[in-house]
Amino acid sequence: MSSDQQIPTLDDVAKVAGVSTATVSRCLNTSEMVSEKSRVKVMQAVELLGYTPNFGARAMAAKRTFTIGAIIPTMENAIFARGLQAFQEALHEKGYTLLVSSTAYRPDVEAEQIKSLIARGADGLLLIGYARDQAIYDYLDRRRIPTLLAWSFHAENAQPAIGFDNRASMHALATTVLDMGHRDVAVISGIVAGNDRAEGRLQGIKDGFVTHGLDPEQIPVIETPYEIENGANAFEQLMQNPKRPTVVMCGNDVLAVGAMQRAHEMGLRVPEDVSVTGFDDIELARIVTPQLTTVHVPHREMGRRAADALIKMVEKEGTGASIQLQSSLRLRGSLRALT
Amino acid sequence: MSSDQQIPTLDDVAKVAGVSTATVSRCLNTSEMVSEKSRVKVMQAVELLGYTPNFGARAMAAKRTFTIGAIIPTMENAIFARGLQAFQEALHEKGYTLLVSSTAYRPDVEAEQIKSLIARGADGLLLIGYARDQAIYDYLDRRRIPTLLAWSFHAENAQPAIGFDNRASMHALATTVLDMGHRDVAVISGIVAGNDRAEGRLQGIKDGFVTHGLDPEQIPVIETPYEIENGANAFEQLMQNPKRPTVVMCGNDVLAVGAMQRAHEMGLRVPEDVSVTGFDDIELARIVTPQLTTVHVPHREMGRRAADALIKMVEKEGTGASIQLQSSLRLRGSLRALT
DNA sequence: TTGTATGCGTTATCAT
DNA sequence: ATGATAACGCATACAA
Repeated sequence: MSSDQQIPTLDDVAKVAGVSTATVSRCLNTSEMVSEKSRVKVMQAVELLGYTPNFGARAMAAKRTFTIGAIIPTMENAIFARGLQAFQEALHEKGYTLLVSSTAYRPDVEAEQIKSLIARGADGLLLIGYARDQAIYDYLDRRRIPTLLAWSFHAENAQPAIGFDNRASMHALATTVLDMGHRDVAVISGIVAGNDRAEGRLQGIKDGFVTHGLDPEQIPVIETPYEIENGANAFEQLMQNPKRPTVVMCGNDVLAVGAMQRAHEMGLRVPEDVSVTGFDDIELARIVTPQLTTVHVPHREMGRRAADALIKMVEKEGTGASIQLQSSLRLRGSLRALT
Repeated sequence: MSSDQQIPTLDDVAKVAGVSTATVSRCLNTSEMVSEKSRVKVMQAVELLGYTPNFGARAMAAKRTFTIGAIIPTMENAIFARGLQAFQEALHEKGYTLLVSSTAYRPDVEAEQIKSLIARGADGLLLIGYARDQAIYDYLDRRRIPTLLAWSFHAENAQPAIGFDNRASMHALATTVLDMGHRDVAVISGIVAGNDRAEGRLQGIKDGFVTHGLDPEQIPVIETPYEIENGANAFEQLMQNPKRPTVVMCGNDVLAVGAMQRAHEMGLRVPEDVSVTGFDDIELARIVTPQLTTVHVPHREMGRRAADALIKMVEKEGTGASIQLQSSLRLRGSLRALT
């Protein structure tokens, strides 16, 4: 019983199978170019030794990894979870592996993660939104790394993207809210700087005011990171306002749930005393009581189609068209019309 | 303007800096062994070229990657999110990168992921729970991959692990429930096969019955995967029972929230008509109305200490002690005493 | 402190 | 169909 077992390599397999390393390699990659006889011998040797190809070596030699990298702002809440899940499933079906990392909404971390994923040999990248330094786009361009942006869509931008129009979506919701008679609207927004989704959503609300001939400058807005607790605190602060809002529109569902929670703690009833709206339609939106009025985003479709689009970009160069998806309103119990 | 930019390598940096590749390499790794002068030249060249070391090549040459792999059953719900987040933060502080993949609770997928992470050069592995084929442990042993198990702890098992006693924790909760006068207890459990946490939790409830001199065999139990919708369906099914339960104990918070949701839809009040309990104390537990009675698990502490322990195992061989953590009850509105 | 040379485990080219 | 062998990009032992 030697205790000095080594990790088996292609060489080991070749020796055991009695063929050359080239044959073993072919057997594992392009098995149709190998005789039945050799294939059997090789497979037996692979099985016997428990051989697994060294990824780094393979990447270096083949200059392909069948790995796609995705960088999202956060894994902590469920905003990106469903879409990413669909993305990964679709990639897996086509033989690709997904590597995910998160940035905590920090641009410098994102830049670092991009380099790291490229160093790891990612064949393509999925990033969230448009807003980032031009230097990053240049870097990706120089290295010819196919990159697809997701969760956002602007026709005027050149980068290939798949997503929806955050601004127009929120505009639609704001219009509904105003049509219901609300005038005292307060907003809990995500941090707008460096986040075109958050910015678009906030703008969408202002658009609604303009459409209704109201002054968007008078809307009380609190910007805060996407966390339940932050939504709660922002809500409490907004309710101190002498002109108490009749509705609090939130930049996403997480903030909205925080707002509802604090309302409950403050003894305020939703929607009788104050209405609340969200954005994203994550699972949470239907768990809270009352259920949350929000903007539904086709996360799974987005993830699935992002995978298809990105693989196409990786496999045939020159491709890379943008895809616009449609969002839709989900009117639920947390929003009521003013009588 | 040549459009044929290449990815810069160590060689390129060396040429631009006017030194050898060895000096560049040293400068990037053990910079204290390089003269001030060379260092400056090298760093300028690195900056100029936008050089990033090729990960695969580095791994192959150094036989170290400073990468830790973690394989969890699912990313879809928040069960593992917080602990993993703490794990990754602690790793990052010590210069390690975390690679995560999930298995959808399928053992064959886990085996595949383990191989994949090792092929990618993971220096160490974090796995969830004990229950897996002995062949996998042998495989890890042969390859000398330091492996730490988490989310579970059994003193009698030899593998290094960090976690808590699922069975004893649930036993404590069951005792509380029975002390409150409940006798008609129904259970919604996770799938027990191949999941020692789910199994321990279910056993813990039975232990509570035994302790109280009751027959554990008469408990209605439904096993179902951890998803909200499944919890809801199981709840509905359990309530069909002629001897309607006064409390539904769930294997985790996700199932419990599903149960509460369906109760609401069925017009049943929690806890007046039926009590509900969970396990894990994820964020969700305090979002639902009423708040969920559950078992609190020190996720963040577990993640942080798992990182420390695993790094120690990677850096000094021969280490690898197990760590037991304590859970605690969180009694909230979803459970009430029977009058 | 620095440079030279070797090896890491694969794939791919080129013969055979 | 198969086998040598040359890359791939980096770290390191050894020499200087």
